[in-house]
Amino acid sequence: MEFNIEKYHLKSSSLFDSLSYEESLLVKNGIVRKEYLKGECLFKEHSFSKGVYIIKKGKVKIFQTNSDGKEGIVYIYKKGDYFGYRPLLAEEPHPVSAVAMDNVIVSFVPKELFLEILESSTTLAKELIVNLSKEFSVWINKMTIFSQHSVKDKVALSLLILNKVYQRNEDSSKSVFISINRDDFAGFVGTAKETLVRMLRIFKDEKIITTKGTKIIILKHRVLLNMVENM
Amino acid sequence: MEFNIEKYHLKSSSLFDSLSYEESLLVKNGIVRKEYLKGECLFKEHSFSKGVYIIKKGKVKIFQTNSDGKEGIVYIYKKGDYFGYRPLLAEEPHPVSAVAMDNVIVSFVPKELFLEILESSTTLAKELIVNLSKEFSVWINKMTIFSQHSVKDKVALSLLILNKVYQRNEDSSKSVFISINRDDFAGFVGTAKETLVRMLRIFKDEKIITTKGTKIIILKHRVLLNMVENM
DNA sequence: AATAAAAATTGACAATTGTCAATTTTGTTT
DNA sequence: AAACAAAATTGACAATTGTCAATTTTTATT
Repeated sequence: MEFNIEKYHLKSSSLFDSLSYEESLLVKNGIVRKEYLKGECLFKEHSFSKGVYIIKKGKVKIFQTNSDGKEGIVYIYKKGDYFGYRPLLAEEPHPVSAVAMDNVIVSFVPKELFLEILESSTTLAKELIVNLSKEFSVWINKMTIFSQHSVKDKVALSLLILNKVYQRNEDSSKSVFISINRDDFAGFVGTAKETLVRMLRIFKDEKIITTKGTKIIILKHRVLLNMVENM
Repeated sequence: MEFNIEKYHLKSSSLFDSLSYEESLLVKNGIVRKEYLKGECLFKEHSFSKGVYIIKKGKVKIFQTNSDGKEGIVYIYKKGDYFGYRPLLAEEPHPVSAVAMDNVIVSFVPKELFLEILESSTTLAKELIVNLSKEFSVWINKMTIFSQHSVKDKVALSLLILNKVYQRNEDSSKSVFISINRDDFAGFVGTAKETLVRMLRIFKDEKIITTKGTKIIILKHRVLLNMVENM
């Protein structure tokens, strides 16, 4: 089966592209710029959504904390992605928490404004449906892979996903510095930190990856692809 | 943390409730009744959606098959649930296959009709968004639980979910016959059949469940709830 | 550059889970 | 009810993964 990273990582689409001039003016005036320091919380699990976040800079991890205090990282949003609208539409509390992984800047669209535009716009609802549907597919793919495979396979796939997340621009020729701490990486994979580190060691010994400080660089993309394609 | 089955199992809502009289007439005339025998396929992974399925009778499993031929069961839809609209809206191929787990009757809404109504209706899009958002929450919850816990815990939660799936009516006092074969159950949990069976054996020895033939009956609901709440 | 604190890594071992080959039970058909 | 096929269960063992404690490396601070 042909591997396609887009099965596991959503290409971000801009939220308000299709609005009319009046609507986009409304948005422009109602939007709030917010900054978060590394480690700061955007929202907590079980709280109700106050609005929609559009990332301008930095990365935000979305996770659930279990009773041991371990974080299961569900997704990492990056520049251009938006989130926080789902529980708002479903009128449910957030099923996850959101924390800045580095210094983050977002455009925040308050709930009232967002709903107002959703009400008036004929296109926004559709855009949201499409986005939701696509996110859904990404999830199903990640979920089935992750529920059926060894940690080694999961780490291989996660490396490819994170490579995409940490890629600076569309030009894929430059080497990417995956700058994620081991606790977060382990939470993303769904394994113990020590187990994760051991898998990274194996890949490192096989010269599939290398590290610079604590950052990870993929050397043999092709080998990882092969692993994932055959799993 | 208070356990709530609705975090892991979607309450089905009816799809076309909010339509106008004309619209519902359109639906009524365009809908097709279809029947599938146990084991028959409704659609295959990677194919494109031909329309929306609303289950009238029976259960349908939604799964991905990996390269070993193992099925990762993502969801089990039952009477009243609808599905197949997501890839249709996203204009993507199905990420999963759908197979009848017993003899199934569905109402099938062909793609063209569905899109026509979506275009004209002001409420349907919103209903879909809410439904999608809720399904999403269910998934996130299942996913994080399943990526972080032991097979025993996963089986405990799965039993509670399946209890809901196989419940005949809202009256929860009657005992439910969970009539699922061990391969499917294992696929739902994401473990090997033998491992699943061993966990069931443990629960059986502890008199938490019992079996009648190959069907499973939960005896001590409370014990399972406690397990899940503390995980 | 030296130092301290935090993060990452490794080792040793235990616990969990998967695999393969029997064996038993269940369901179906005659 | 007997006989067969399919499904479920068990046993034995190997492989994978998690835990805890120690050590090393990296990062931040002076």
